[in-house]
Amino acid sequence: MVAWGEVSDCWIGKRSNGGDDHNHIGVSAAIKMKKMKGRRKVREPRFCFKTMSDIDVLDDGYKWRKYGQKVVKNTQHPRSYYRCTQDSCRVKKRVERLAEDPRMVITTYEGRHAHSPSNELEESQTHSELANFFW
DNA sequence: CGTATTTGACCAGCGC
DNA sequence: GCGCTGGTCAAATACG
Repeated sequence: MVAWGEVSDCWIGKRSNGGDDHNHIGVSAAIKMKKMKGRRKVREPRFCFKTMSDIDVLDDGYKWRKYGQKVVKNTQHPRSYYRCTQDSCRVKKRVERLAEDPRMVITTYEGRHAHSPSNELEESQTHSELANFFW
């Protein structure tokens, strides 16, 4: 259904190239999260997937609830913040639209799912072997 | 009625 | 020392 296979590129954690615009993004986020709850100081793996989709809400098999929207200075478009509405799934998803490519969105997954992606999407299964390495 | 969604305000670390 | 950005949460609202 969704074009999950259109992943142009993916990287883990923050990039230190120092050439892109979105580099310090999440810097304060990690710190904030640490001090905010006082726990969970562990650095959760951040998976950024650049997906070429017209829709920002890519159903990966989970349900997401928008908990905030903020516009970034480097971006002319607002960023959307989603949270997993699952039972024991506190995974967070960050969706940012590219200014140069409005049809392209960067989906950043933070944290790991507490349950299996028992989705009905068979295509995910195909990528499972690949994604399994990261997930 | 319940849930999801929306907007605004607040807070805190980092930079200058 | 002050300002700025980014992120989260809260409350209110809308829709199913």
